[in-house]
Amino acid sequence: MNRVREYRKKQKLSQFSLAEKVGVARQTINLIENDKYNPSLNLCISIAKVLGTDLNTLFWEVEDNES
Amino acid sequence: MNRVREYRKKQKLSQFSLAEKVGVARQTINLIENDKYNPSLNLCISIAKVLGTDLNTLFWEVEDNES
DNA sequence: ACTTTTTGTCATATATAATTGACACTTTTA
DNA sequence: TAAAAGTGTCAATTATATATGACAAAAAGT
Repeated sequence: MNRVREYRKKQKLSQFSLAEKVGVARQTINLIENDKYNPSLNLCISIAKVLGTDLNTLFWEVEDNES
Repeated sequence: MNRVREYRKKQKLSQFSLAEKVGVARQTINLIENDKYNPSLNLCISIAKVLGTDLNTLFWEVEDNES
């Protein structure tokens, strides 16, 4: 699970307005938030910049090594 | 410019052996290293894991704000 | 010098990311 | 409570990521 929705809401953006700022279709944002597919790196970077964050924060799953 | 080549060499891997470990064609690694296209997020994550690093290190350009 | 490995690149084919338009349902706001 | 905005999803299309096979040239190893 990525954290796009969480950071989008922090910025008070709708899927539609985020899509506009990023320059993609609204459906693309929706699919990414719901982990329905595999976005391109450039798209991930654009989203991260618009949301004022970075790739690791949005897309890097920290595996917990606690037993 | 990404840092895949740099981290691949740190691990003493050829493009071919990295491609094998990641499970893609060698050409795909070559194209990524030479910034010829836009890989998918899942592929970036696989590469980062095989190279023992993370998304930001390999693919996040730090813009220098020094004047 | 020769051989083997590695890299860059081409051309063609396939899988899938991303677009567009639409509709139903939910949530917010007037 | 009605209108508007936001979300999930479907189907069809287009753009492009990735695969496969191949070849030349450079680099590394013997």
